[in-house]
Amino acid sequence: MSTPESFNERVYEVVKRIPRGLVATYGQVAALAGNHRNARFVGYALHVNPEPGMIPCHRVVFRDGSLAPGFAFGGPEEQRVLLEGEGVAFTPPVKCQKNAGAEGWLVDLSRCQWQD
DNA sequence: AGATTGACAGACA
DNA sequence: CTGTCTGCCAATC
Repeated sequence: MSTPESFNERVYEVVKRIPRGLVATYGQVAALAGNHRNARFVGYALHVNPEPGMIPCHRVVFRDGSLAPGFAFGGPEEQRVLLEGEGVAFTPPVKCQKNAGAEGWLVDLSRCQWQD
């Protein structure tokens, strides 16, 4: 009710609701915003980022737990520091991890994935 | 004003 | 198991 706002605004609301120390995936945010298919729209919403500093895009990660390489505010390395500073559990760069979004550093979704 | 892209994710072959 | 394709909405060219 009284929320005819586009998914875009919906995404901002969800992302801003992510508690400190936890992270959410694009799919989860998109799911809370309406449909998990909007995952690509979630990234777009954060891309416009009409309210910088207000939307913790660093708390939004891929389904694999990796981040957006090159699109983070200052680099995936900075993101790891921020999340780690918030108390988010990270997995060390495993050699067998071909998923090296943030230099092999993946967020431990098993522990820190945000759940409403 | 129309076509294409876009920080993804899931389903299918 | 890997690779490819589609689906969704809005913004941009």
